[in-house]
Amino acid sequence: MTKATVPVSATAMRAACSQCNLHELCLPVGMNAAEIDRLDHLVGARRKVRKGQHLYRSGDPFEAIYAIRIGWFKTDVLLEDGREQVTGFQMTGEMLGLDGISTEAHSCNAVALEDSEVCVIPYGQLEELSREVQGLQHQFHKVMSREIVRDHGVMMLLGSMRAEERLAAFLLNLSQRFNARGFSPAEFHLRMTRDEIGSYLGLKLETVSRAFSRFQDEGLISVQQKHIQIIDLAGLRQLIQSPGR
Amino acid sequence: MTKATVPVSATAMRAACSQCNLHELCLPVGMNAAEIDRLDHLVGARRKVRKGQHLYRSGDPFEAIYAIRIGWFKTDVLLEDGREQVTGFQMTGEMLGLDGISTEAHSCNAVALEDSEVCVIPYGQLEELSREVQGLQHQFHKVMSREIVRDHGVMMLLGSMRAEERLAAFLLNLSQRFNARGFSPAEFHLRMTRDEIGSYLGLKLETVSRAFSRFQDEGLISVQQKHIQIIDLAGLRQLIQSPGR
DNA sequence: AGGCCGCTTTGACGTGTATCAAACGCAGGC
DNA sequence: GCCTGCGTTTGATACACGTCAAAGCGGCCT
Repeated sequence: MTKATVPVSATAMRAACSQCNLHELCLPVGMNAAEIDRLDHLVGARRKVRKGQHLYRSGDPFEAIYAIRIGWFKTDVLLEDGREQVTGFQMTGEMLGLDGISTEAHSCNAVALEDSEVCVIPYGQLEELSREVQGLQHQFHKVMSREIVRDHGVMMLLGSMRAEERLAAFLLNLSQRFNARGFSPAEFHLRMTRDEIGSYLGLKLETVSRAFSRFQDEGLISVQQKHIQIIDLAGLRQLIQSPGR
Repeated sequence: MTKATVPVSATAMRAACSQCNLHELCLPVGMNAAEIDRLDHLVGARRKVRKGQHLYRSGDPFEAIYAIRIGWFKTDVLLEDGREQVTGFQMTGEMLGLDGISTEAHSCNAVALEDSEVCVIPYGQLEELSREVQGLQHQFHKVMSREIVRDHGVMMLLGSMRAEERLAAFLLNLSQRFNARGFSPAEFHLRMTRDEIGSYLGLKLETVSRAFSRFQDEGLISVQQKHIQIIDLAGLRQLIQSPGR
């Protein structure tokens, strides 16, 4: 007989950082075995989120941060008039929910782009433990700081780059993140639509589509719907470094 | 006889959070007197930075974060080809340097927009003390999280708004920050040039200038060089909420 | 007090991206 | 297997903002 009170979306199975192959990317970075062991007790249940479902919504009370075990998410903010700005795409080993600390409520939406699973890290307990475990404290600060640095990079994209430069930078960023997780840096599937890419990059979907086509015509990449193959990595890099004109 | 070894840019005078009128904005928020007292011992010297000088540069080793006591700064990131993206304008009571935690080196430049003064908060000691003082730990996390939320707002600006909406949002943001510090929310001096505003908003200086002129023609604000007076606050707010078309 | 230089304003024109529109193709359901 | 619908591609056209240029203004240094 299983526990009837467990919500459908959460498994009773506890997460175990010490067993998780995301060690090298996630919170445990830089921690020793004993410290990770303490982290194991902190990380609560895992939670499955189906494609299209929200992990949290803007305005939800902030209680935990989340580490992605499996899958992909997007975060976005909405304007009153319905305009959407995608603020990021998060993959395996990345953290979600840091925006909530500041006001104790989430300030953006987090939506699964495919069936996904996250580790739930109750925030109060994280603060408590990171007062005792220096390695955890430091890594957590690094994660937050990294998010700030990443955001500055996005500002650079949005504020100073032209459409093709933005898309090239986006592809290179994905490539590098896949690579860091042991996947091919040259061939991958996009989990997001052209519209979502466009929102992230401050472009319309048609512009994104045209840029993809142009890259393909120029032999930089091969595109088949969501399947991307990077053919000329150096060429993409060069695109970013030379101003549009 | 004064200490000859004190660098010109740093005063021997220690900062004293407990004496500082920025209590309500800065790190001490939410801390009790005893806790602030401990913070006093942590905060090192103050450092003066003259207009145009760098507080730190991209690549500098990360050692401390900074709280602005007096003055204004901008932070920016540079592309190889010389393009600049201003990532933020920081004023009294705001924190600088959080970007450095992630890689132990700063990833942007911080430049004083006018003669300024900051409190130097050695980072190692901050982590140490925040392991002991829960209020400090929590407030520090909030400051970092707030920065992330702010950055998302800038992405919204850059990715989804039109020129006049961006400038209106910028002015409203300044207005609110002046107000929070006890200054007039309706009348203030800009510390940055049109070019810097443009870089921040992803626009050219001419576009910024034209938008200012248009706002003035429409009776929303009065502009005389860097002196701004907001005449129709509601009108500015409305501008943001109705899509450009 | 005068002169220089950097910042700003304004105008005319160019262009990158948005908009509108239509056709296509792949995936999922019956 | 065929139909249906959403996401994508591609084309024609529009427009917001960038670019180039010149004049104006103000602050600062001597």
